[in-house]
Order: sequence, then C-alpha cells, then structure tokens
Amino acid sequence: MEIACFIEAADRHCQQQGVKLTALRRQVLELVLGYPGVVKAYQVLADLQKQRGIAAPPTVYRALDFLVAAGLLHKVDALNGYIVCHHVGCNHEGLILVCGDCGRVEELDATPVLDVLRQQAGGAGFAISQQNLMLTGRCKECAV
Amino acid sequence: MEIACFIEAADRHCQQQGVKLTALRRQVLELVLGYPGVVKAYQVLADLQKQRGIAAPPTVYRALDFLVAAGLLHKVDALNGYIVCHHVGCNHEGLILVCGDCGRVEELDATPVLDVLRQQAGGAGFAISQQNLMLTGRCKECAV
DNA sequence: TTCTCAAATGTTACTTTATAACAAGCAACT
DNA sequence: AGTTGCTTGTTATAAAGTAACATTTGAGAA
Repeated sequence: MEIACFIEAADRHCQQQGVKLTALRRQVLELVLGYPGVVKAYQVLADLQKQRGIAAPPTVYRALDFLVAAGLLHKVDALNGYIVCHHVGCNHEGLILVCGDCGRVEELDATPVLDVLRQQAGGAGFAISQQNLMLTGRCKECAV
Repeated sequence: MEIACFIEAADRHCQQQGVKLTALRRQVLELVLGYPGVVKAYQVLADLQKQRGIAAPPTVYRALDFLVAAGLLHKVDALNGYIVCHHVGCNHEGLILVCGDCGRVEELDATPVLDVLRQQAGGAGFAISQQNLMLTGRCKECAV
C-alpha cells in the first residue's frame, strides 16, 4: 500500500530531523494522504472526529503546522488547504500546480524558473529563500 | 500629492476599461494607498467605518474585489491581504517579494517568468490562471 | 420628463478559517 | 518519585469571507 510506504518514509525523515511523528500527527498525515489533492483543515477535522469521536480545531491545526514544518505537507494559501509533498527526501524546489476545480495536484521541478526568479529578485535587492512555487489553474479534465 | 496622482491614473485606467471607479471604490483605494505595504480587508473596513460611520464586510470585499479585477490592487493570499499595484496600465501579473524580516513588499513584473511557467505547466496539462507570484526572502536592509 | 433596467451599494445573518489561553497528559531523564 | 519539556485536550473567541435579499442610483429608452 502506497500510504503505508509514505508514512514509513515520513517517519524516517522525522527521525533524521530529530522531531517526532506522533500517533496523532501520523493519523492526520494519513488522512491527508487519503485525498487525491488539496484538503482543508476542517475536512481533516471532520475525518478525525469520525475516527476518534471528538477533536477540536487546534488539534488539527497543530498537527498540520507540524507536518508543514517537517516538509511533509505544503500549504496552499490560495485555497486555504494542504497537499502532501511528494518529494520528501530530495531537496529540490517544487513547482506545485493546483487545480482550483477538483483540487488535483501536480508537482514539477521549479529549479530552472527559480534561477530566473532569484536573478530578477536579486536585482531588486531581495534574496529569495528556498521555497516552492504554487500556482493555481485548471487541469486537463476540468478545462472548459 | 502622490495618492491623488495615483487615483487620477486609476480613474483614467478604469474609464479605458469601461468600468466605473465609483466614490466608494475610490475611497477604498485611497485607504489602501495610505498604507505602506500589505493591508487586510478588515483594516480597510475599520478605516471606512471611521470615515462614514457604518460599513459592513461585503461593502469592503466588493470594492476590493473590483479593484483587484481592475488591476489596481493585488491580493496576497499568503497574508490574507492586499497591496497596491504600482504598474497600473502595464497589464501585468505581479511578482511580489515579501521580506520575512521587516514585512517590506516589492513588486516586479512576473509576466516573462509566468510565460515560461505557463508553458511548463501546459506540458503537464494545466492551464494556469491569471495570478501573482509571491516569494519570501530577505530585503537588502535585512540581509545578514 | 418619466420609466425602466442594470449596476452598485446597503443590510442582515451566517459560514468558514484560525488562534489564544490555559489545563492535562505523558515520556525521558535525574 | 520528581521535574522538565513537549504534546495534546478543552473552551472560547477572533478573523476572514460570503449568501441572500433590499434599496438606491444613474444612464438610456419611451
């Protein structure tokens, strides 16, 4: 099963970082993995409530914040949602495409374009940090 | 006064587009212009309430949405805020640089790089919508 | 002028998203 | 056991955004 495999990798990743992938965090990660694309915090919260009876917003937000900080998830600001990072081990920067309709996500390599952006930003006196580029649009299936 | 000048340009811009920069919209634009960087909708709402006694959220959101659609403002998703577009008339998408230290904002033209990104995304079956690129980093003054 | 229509704004109520603040639990070490 | 620090639970509330319908206004037609 692919989820189990990812969780295992995530666990190793966290151990390397010296942080703990606790039961709760793992559970939240599994829930996010269960979706094909973008998930919202309150969706995860609802799922969590189904599984363990009760849960409050801070429970979910803390877990999600942790997972983002650990590099296991990305936050999609434009949609107030979260997606799984599919390049946990490799530390290249991602170009994340999100379909605003169905929430499907695609990750490409953003390295070349970020080189250009770094140069452009540098000209304006800005030093761009390591990060992902997130773009929203329509995927092939949702195209009008 | 720089604000008055910008408003005038904005007015011309709207006339060219065949849309109306009404008194309310102008007032909201002026309020946003009064801030050096990112402004939040509810800050604008509070200012508006000071100036005209009462105002409800939809009043502000509608004006902000209009101003974004007209290209006079950009929405900064990651901060739930808005900034003035300093390239009115160039009809471009913004490359918005935010200093993680001091919060200073710089806007460049993202059109060329988005052309590249559109092509790359198109190869993956994604049609990228009109949007801004937001990147975080360090500005010259905050550089270590 | 007066009517009419569409766009803009007002108003009420609500939904969604997110966080503060403090209490309780738990595991790891002394 | 005691203490320490991180994690989670709990309550309450703040912040952000929208739906739905009423009212106003202004430009063009009758």
